[in-house]
Amino acid sequence: MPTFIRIALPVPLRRKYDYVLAPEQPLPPVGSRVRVPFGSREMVGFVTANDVTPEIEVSQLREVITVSDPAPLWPEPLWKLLLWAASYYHHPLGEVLVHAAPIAIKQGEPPNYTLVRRYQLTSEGEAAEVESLQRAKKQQQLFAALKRGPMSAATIRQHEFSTAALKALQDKGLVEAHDCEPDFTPWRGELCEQPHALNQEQAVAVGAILGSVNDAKANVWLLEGVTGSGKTEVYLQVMAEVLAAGKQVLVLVPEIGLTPQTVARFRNRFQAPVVVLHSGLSDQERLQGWLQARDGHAGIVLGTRSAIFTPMQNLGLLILDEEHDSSFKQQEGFRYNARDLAIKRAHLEGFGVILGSATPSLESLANARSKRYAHLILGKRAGAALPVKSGVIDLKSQRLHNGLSDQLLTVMQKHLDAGNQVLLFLNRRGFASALLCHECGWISDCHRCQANMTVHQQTHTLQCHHCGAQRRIPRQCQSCGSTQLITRGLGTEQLEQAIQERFPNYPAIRIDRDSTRRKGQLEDYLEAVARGDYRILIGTQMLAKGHHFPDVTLVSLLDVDGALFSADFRAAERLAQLYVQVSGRAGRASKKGSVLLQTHHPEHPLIQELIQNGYKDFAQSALLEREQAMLPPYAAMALFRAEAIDKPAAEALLQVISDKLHANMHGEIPEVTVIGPMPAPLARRAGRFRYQLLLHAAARAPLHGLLQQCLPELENLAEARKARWTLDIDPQEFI
DNA sequence: ATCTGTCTCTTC
DNA sequence: AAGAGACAGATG
Repeated sequence: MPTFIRIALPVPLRRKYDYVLAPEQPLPPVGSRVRVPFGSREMVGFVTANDVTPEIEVSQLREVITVSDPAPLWPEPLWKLLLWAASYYHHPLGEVLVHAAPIAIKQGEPPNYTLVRRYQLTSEGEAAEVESLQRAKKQQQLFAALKRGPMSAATIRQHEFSTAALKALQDKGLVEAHDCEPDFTPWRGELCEQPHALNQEQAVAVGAILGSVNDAKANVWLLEGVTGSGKTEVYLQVMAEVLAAGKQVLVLVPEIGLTPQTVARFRNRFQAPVVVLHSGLSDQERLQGWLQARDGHAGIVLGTRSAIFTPMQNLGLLILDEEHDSSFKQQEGFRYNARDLAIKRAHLEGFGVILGSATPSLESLANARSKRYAHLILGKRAGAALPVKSGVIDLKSQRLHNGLSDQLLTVMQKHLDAGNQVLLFLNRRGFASALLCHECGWISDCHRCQANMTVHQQTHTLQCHHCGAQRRIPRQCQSCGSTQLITRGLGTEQLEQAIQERFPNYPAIRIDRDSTRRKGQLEDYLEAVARGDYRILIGTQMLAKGHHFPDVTLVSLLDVDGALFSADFRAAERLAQLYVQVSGRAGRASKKGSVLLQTHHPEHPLIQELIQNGYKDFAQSALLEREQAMLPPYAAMALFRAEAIDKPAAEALLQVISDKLHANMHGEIPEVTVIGPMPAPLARRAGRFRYQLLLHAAARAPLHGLLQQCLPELENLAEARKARWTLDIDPQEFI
């Protein structure tokens, strides 16, 4: 009797496939890979069961080509998490698995350690004196280091020794390279530097977490710490205890937070090896890091969203920094939320989680309020830095000079004359948001999207920020031929020009995606700002997070009206977070910072709450609002999106899905409400029409039950030939 | 008649 | 997703 196995393949199909195992092939365990024929090609699939009764005629089954792994790729609890994620997000398991593994695994590479290139002195090198290289300083430094012992290529890179110097030493016959087996010396929890002294709040937080962090339970601490309150030192001191107990730590940070400085803080403090999973790694490097984490050779693993799937032999603590950050939610394909998966993983594996933020998400605050998370607060800026002073400028019937009110200009002048820096925040890159005809009203719209094209004067182009289309700025109106073209909507390029004219004696710098396109340019600008080369900083979202500017004493958000009346119920929360994060960029102990907000709606309750009482009170009233309106976190949502070249096809597809959902709803009172189909906020993008269908329920269970029931039916709808649908569970952005 | 891009169907 | 086959217009 032959053996039949069931596998998940990395294709967008929520179906499993059965194969025959040849008698001489070893039985692949669940969670291992096999190479199989699939249609006319070969694929690597993941075994989900290895002793099944086939669902179809045995004669139609094909044979496994090779069994790739003798053992499962993932430890048992992480495998369970991956299965859970596929079912919770209703995403095909095969795609979830390839997403969770390094690319080398998807390609069928064996999960093996590669040889490490190690450099050591030749006998000639042993004999030579360090002083003999007096005339080549770089070579001398490296040579001196190698005198202390051999070094791997990675270590040499890490210490920033020159590769040219290495080459030179090899050419001189002083140094030679060997490829050897990696040698992982067991690590211990010892420190390389003294921990910093804690203030009282930090000490309380550290004490509270240490009380149960090593209990192997899924305790969650929401660490709410204002900017500069020393959250990181709390992390480091808790980590020290976990590492000392011989357990590993996983640290997740937002995409932009993974900088060399962040990595350095961990490397400087701990002896335990740190593995960093960043986008710049090669496929092999990523696999090596993954293996070191899995086998316990790494003490600390640091990465962004997808690092939540890193297997770890003995995980004792997970830290998710800036937990409110939207980059923890994947916005395409497998749309998972790393923060939510972190909590689920903690329950499956039994470890503690610290969620850190200056502006916690309303979801996490609700969990803290219901006592599912412990809430720890760091309210004081370390080093006695003063809290910032907030103010609102009412723009109603004020004269604006390129988006700046008289009042703001006066305050700016004062801060600049006092020798300080000013940060202007405008979340709109380019010169102007649209070009329009003064005579006939024609607007520079994108041919492929329902959106205006942005004017970029620097490159003399109109650009669509949604599909990337570009064309030259026309001289004449495309509709009536008039040459009277005017711009609408202030962008950072124009603001920079205007500011430079207004304050010719104070150099200004614009920092946005356009001005920092070249690699390393952002770092160069930030250094120049720190040196004081620039006095006025103009920036987009980019400047809101991560970077601190101690000499900035005035921050202004120039235009926040868009967020106040947005169709997206999360817009207010995001504005409040942005406001607090931007305020946190400014000031230090000796210099009090101010934040000024320009708006046409100073009486708006959100603005009032935020300015007068701060984030905490804002969050409280926002939560109340969400509860009354039955919105998340007090309700569950899922969103179907459909896209098609043909407009009716997209709408029709969602209509059929809506009908199927209704047909599967039982009971007197429908527990799930289906809203739509309705056009998506950007109704056409890159030539495709977009519709959406929103599912709303008071609780997750009925919503998921309904989806579970309906999805197999939705898999091969005739209507899905001309249009494509996707499903987003717990959608973050309704775009 | 043959080439070539686009649409549709199938994958154990 | 991605390869194969079907189909349709255009090509000297």
